[in-house]
Amino acid sequence: MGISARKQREKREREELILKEARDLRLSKGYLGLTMDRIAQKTEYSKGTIYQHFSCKEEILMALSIQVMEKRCELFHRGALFKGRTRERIMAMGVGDELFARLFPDDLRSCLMMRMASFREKTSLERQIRLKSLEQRCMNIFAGIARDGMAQGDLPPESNPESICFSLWSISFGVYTLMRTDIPLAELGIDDPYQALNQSCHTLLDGYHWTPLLSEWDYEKSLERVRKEIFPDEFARLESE
Amino acid sequence: MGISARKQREKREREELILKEARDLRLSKGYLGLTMDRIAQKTEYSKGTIYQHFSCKEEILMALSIQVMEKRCELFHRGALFKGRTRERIMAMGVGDELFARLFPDDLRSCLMMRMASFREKTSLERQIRLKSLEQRCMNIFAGIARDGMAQGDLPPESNPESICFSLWSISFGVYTLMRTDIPLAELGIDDPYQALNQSCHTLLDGYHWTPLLSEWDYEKSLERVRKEIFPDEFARLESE
DNA sequence: ACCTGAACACCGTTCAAGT
DNA sequence: ACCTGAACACCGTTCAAGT
Repeated sequence: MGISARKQREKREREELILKEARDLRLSKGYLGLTMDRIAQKTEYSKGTIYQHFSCKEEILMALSIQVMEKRCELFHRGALFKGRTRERIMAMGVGDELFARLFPDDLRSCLMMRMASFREKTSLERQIRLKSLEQRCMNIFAGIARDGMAQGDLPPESNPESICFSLWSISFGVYTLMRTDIPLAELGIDDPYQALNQSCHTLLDGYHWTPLLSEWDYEKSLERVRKEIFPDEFARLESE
Repeated sequence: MGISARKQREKREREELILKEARDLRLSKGYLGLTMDRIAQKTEYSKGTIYQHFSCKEEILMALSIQVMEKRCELFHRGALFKGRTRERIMAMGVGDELFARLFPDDLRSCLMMRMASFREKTSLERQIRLKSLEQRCMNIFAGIARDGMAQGDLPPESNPESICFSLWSISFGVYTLMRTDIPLAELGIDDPYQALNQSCHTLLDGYHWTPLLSEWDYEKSLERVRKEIFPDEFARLESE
């Protein structure tokens, strides 16, 4: 029994090593440079062993996407815990998302692949469900705050939390994806896409009448508090780069 | 000289045939099922001949992306020609984009791949520039209307056309991409993502003070006119499906 | 019982041979 | 001059052989 526990731990550790090396490879050589041979070489295991953990290459990419989504979810969650008005808490979630996008820009990109049916189909149902439930969880954190907002009178009672969430989710996803393309946004006249996204989100929230409106509150001050109270380490890390 | 012209025409026709078959294959077998062997078989040309037209597989995907972008651009362009207020013309562009997304949902998805540096890098500089200039052109059509808007007093003079365009572009891109994933939006509480997108765009435009505001104008009636005057064939086709 | 890496199938790419 | 498809390199996947 003791041995079985150790074996299980070793298996988990090996799995993490495989994913770590796969992530590094994807980062340095790009998706097309990520091969099973190289993963085997880097981890110093044989290919057969890799296949005992992951049934195919897409499964590894899927596992990486799940790790990314877990990290993102965690930042969302921490943002949502901010002590303040409901709209401030939404903003704190957005700050968490921006931090994630800034700190791990390549990880977000690697998830794009899993949006394509042709890739997702090759992965295990178990991981598909896992990823879906993480997305669901993000949605639920958001919807929870929206419900609080309605309960506290910050949001009109007839609001639809899901559609508010969907629009913010879409625009964030769009901005972060378009940003990471070769398209030089600067040439197109977009100097600071993060700032543009922040502005757009406030415009949308104002449009949903989520109070206090941008004009009624000092959200710069809120940002300062979020920075200090919720994400001090992440901001420090960002500035040290 | 006459012969050279014919040869050139034949070459172009063959190129189109290759792209057509590639598109069909991608549609029926997915990205992972699109192989050079199958393209050769379907077009009834040898693989060597395919490679005289396209230097690698990614080049074919890139050429498909360019075709998609050309079609999209054309719909944008036609929308922009709508006779009406500047904000109506923006809406008409949005209608064109929605029509495209509805009529060719899989084509949009196939472009996702080209957003990844690892793929784009393998393609010719010529096509990279071509795709970039098409994106630039879409941006310019939009920015032109925004300038008209400012000239006619529909938009505040201090507006930034590029950032308005970027936010609408991002949210459309985000919605259309998220829509085409396995994520069941309906389960997440999003019944009609097109409607949600339309609503969000109006909210953003209201936020930029682009008059007439949603509350000041009957945009349903505008939509009816756009439908009849600009995209009659596309709507007919959509309804016949 | 577990791990290995040779072997296999498949796919992108090239090029010598054919017309 | 142009086209072909066999040949090659590479990569994902499997499995018989080894420990």
